[in-house]
Amino acid sequence: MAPRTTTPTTDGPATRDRILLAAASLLDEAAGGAVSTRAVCERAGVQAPTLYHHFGSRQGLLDAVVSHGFREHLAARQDREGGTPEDPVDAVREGWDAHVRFGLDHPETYAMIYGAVRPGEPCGVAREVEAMIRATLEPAARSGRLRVTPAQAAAEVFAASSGVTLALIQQPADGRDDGLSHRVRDAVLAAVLVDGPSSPTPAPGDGPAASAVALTAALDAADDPPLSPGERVLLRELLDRLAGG
Amino acid sequence: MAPRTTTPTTDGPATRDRILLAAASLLDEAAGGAVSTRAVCERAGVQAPTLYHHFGSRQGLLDAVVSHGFREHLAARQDREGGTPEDPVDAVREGWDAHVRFGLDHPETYAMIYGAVRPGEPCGVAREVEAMIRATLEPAARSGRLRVTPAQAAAEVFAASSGVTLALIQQPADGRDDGLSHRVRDAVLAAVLVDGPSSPTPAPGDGPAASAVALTAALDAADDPPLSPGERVLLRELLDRLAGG
DNA sequence: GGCGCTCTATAGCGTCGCTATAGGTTGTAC
DNA sequence: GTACAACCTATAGCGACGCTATAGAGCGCC
Repeated sequence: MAPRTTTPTTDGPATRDRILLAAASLLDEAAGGAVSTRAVCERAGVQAPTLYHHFGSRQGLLDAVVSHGFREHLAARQDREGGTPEDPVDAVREGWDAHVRFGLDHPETYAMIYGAVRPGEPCGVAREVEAMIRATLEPAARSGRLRVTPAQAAAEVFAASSGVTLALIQQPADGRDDGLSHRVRDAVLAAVLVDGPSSPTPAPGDGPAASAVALTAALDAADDPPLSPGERVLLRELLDRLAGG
Repeated sequence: MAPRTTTPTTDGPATRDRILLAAASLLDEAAGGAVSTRAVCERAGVQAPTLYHHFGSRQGLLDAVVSHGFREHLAARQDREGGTPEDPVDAVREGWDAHVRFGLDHPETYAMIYGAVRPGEPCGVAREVEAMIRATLEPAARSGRLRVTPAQAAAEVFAASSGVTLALIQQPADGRDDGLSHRVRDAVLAAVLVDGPSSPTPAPGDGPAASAVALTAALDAADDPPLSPGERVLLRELLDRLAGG
């Protein structure tokens, strides 16, 4: 009998993935604090030095779990639903709901992102999510539905939606305020989007020319745009060029 | 010589407060994870059983620190500024700002609240803060300025403001988006308050900002706008100014 | 005097994150 | 065909952690 002490690299999931999976399942099923490296090693059938060989530290492992889990969640969603809605604003709403749902599906994982916040720069996962939101907002901006820059809007949406998600996670599952997420979502979006389905801004597909015309008109009507006289003249010239005059 | 082994109850701060203070200072000065019960005991000049006698557990101590710190922050604010504004809606805005500022003043403490979130019921501190927000909203409700129940409004305000605070904490201190908090605040309040005669900002008609945003996006999507690279950069700067307000 | 609260003091249990050390097995490169 | 690096096993332990047990001293109160 061959002593089955070592696992050939060809069979089963790679050791790294087994560790990842073990950590993820422990994180999901147990109360947050219970994910010890020892428990992960036992479940993965792996020795401690192996874990540290792959992930460096406990935090490195947890970061990898969160990042991997979120990416999988997004992939699964896209597979299930074929794609994003055609209306860019509906797509933004859809993105908000997906974010909140991920948090409720994996509360321990989600809470862990914010358990490790430090005044310093990181958490990489949060940055990733915010960039994802900004990407969702870009089409809306292109159709003239945004009243602020996509970066600003993304910051607001990210902050508000993660706050809602954390608040919902803290509530007991049976007594959750089901409307909370949508109420805050619509409040934030209302402040970020131009009013109404049809706006004074040009039609979506018209390109820069129409937007330039609209902006020229808006500038003429505005009382005190934050521009110096020289800047005003300069901007006007550029807008005229864009308008194709 | 009397062996100064025990401290009479009459001199110095009470033991409980010394422990609280030691934990608070450790939390503020060190990176979050460094607040061990042993370090707290050493700094407070206290034995381990005493700590557990007063606070039950490490988490109980941390809860007390956060709660006490927040109450002190509020008291200090009220002392500095004479009291809450007479207009109930202004008081709500003031409460939001106080909440966010507390988080930025004590990032480690604030982040800790959310590091301990569990799907189950707790965290006592969060409940306490939400109740505080509800109390602030009560006068506004009494004067007929709320369009939802105070409890609903408090849930929204709590979720959004804590999300904003956590987002700001994660940003590097020098590159913080100063307007983020107020933008989200006004968005949430606008959805929760009846459209009163006194609004925070005088009816922002879409104006040039929305057109500027739309044009920026259209330029990004356009293949070959009739502009030189230099003109493009210049136009972008002007458009950002118009969009940023 | 008895009782309960508060605090000291020592000592220890079980667990944790992490590392040192050593040896076995693999696929690849020279 | 052997040397090599990567990967993994296995054991064993360090220092720190949260928390508790136990015993007793000083104090205020009925």
